[in-house]
Amino acid sequence: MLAPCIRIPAGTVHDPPMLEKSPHSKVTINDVAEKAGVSAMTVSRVMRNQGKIAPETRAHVLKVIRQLNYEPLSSARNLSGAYSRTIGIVIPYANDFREFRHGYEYEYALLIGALNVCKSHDFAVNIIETRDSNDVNLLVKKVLARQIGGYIVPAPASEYLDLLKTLKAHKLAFSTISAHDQTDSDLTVLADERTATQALTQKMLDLGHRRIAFIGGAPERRASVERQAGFLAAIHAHPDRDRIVYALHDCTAFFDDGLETGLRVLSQPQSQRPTAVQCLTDDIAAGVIAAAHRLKIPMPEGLSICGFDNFGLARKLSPALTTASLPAEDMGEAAALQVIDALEGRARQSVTTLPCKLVVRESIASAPLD
Amino acid sequence: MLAPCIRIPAGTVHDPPMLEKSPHSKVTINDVAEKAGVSAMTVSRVMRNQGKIAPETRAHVLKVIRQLNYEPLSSARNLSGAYSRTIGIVIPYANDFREFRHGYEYEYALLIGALNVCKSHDFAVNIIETRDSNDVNLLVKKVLARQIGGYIVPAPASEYLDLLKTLKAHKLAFSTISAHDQTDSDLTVLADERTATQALTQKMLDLGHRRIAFIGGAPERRASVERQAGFLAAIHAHPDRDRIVYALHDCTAFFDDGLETGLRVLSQPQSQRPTAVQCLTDDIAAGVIAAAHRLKIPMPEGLSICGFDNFGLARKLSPALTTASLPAEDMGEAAALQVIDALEGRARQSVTTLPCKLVVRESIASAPLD
DNA sequence: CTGAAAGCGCTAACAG
DNA sequence: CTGTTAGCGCTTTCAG
Repeated sequence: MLAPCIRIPAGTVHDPPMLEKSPHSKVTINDVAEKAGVSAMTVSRVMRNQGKIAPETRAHVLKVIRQLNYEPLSSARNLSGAYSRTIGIVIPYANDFREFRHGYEYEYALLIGALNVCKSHDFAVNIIETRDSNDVNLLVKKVLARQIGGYIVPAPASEYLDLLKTLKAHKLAFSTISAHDQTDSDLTVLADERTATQALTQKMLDLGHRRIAFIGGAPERRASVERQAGFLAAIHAHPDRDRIVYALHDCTAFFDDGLETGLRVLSQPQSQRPTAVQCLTDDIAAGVIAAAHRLKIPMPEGLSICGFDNFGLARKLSPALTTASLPAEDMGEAAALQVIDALEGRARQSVTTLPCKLVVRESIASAPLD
Repeated sequence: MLAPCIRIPAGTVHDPPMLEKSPHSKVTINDVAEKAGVSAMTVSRVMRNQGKIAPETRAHVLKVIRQLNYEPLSSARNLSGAYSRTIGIVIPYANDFREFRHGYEYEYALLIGALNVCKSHDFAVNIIETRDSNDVNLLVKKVLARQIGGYIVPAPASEYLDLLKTLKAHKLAFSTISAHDQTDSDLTVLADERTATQALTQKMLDLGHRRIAFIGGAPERRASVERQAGFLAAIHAHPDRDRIVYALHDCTAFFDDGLETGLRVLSQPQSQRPTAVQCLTDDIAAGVIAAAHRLKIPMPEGLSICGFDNFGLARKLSPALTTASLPAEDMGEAAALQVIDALEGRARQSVTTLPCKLVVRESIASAPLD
């Protein structure tokens, strides 16, 4: 996909803008100190809001910093400081994705969030690719060597107990995202996937659907557990619950498996076939939609479908998919914030839970009359 | 979408693996020097393959390095070295993407490639978000301050002439990806999008299509120009060219615009309506597919469609989309390699052109008989 | 071919 | 509340 153009101000194409003043703008902390008539240490303290500084001194230093456009050099800070101002985000080995290209949207969204927060706190983000448990040692080593200050550990890595236990044993700062079991991490970010899934199911029930399938769910994943629980909760809470027929179908979180499972589920005689299919992920839903097209089942009249995640895919499917948004960017932000707070000694424990919004599109409709 | 699980070796869940030896494994260059009986300087030279070292000394130092599992600390290198071992990849301001979530796959694929190469050369990658021309100064400043060594500048930033001119004027190391105009950069990575598009069109013609529309194309983008040129080349080279009816429809590279344009193009009377639509991007193709579904045009029997890019989306559409793969990961690798070579004084000029593979799926078929 | 000295820019630890 | 003194781990520069 072509990315959108950067806005180009008209008429400047032939004048490459020049830098403000000095040819090599490497303003150091000493330049600031000298110009402000204080010691470098005072400047350092002002930069980091640390220790007690007289308000006037502080204001003056701040002014000089702005005048000189001073920015501390992260390498120097990392080298001398107690911890590295770089946060690692632990992501599965990307080359595994490469062959199939099944989508990097979850990862990139997390990254954007983390980047956002880190930028404003003057931290950097490093992607740490993880292949298996042996990499845990590497993670620890990077912190001890002050290569990395702390980690963001999103699912699926956050489901890896060894990893969490080891990080914890070494007292590293790390925040898990969507961890299956949070007992091993003091900092955690979660999405309320259960409530959103329940609302989605509720919507199906409101539309009159009484034969509903739920497709998805490796049980070792928090997302699977929570989303399935939401589905069941909606059904069990319904006054009509005894007349609702539902089925749970296991499959991985991906398209191909969704297609296969979809074909199996939808090939049943029409009187038994579900009129609504709720999927663990949009990827699975895309597979089910493909299956329905292949079986010439009209959507949404003959079959309602919904998914979960709402990355780029959902609205590009036909019919456009009803789903719930996983707020991955916000989750990345929250996790980065937790790690930074921990490193700077501001908080030792914290759980952030974010809501998931419903996104209703054309893939659902009233249940067909039998 | 749920990411795939990291492989968890069985039976290790309750034994968090411990680090090899020392509690704080920060092996420094001095540790290596001492153990090897040489000076730190010699170790440094061995690490960087620089200067002339006696083969024996070299081998011995290398052995000790491996024994101690020594890894140089990037912050220290950046601080003392002539350039920073961090490469910046210039990407549009991600929060612009956030509202629409139209997909981050191109960016992430580039990133993966860059990461791959950087890791093996012991460089880091930093994402540099760019909003507009003012950020150019920031880019230059970061290099002068040794925050960043050099840049990868992929489209769309590589279409921004001011940016390129400024980087060049400051003699920074940077490699453009898919630049519209390469005169301002000595290092460039391109994909042969023209040939692939031509092959795609050829395929349509071979299938008997004689009324073909090409949808897409902001002319300031290299991808637009090259892909459209490929389309026209195929038609003009065809023996039947005088009986081929084609149309070029402009639109942005995205889904919504593709849908709108698709509706317009396909709403024509059937005798005039194209039997094949070739799209600038898979995103546009998804829009056209949605339009065709809405107009109840059967695919591929009544309409053949193809796109370009082959990220996650293409195979998840119904019908699965025929397209060409933009080798974004490879392009990211190639660009990173060029920048690293330039920084290390190995090459001053270089153009790498990568092929795009065709991916035939179910969205194309023989032209319907009129 | 190898080494010694000096310092990159910043902050910890300790003094005032 | 502020300053001084030492480095962090590596590479540059200049001598052997």
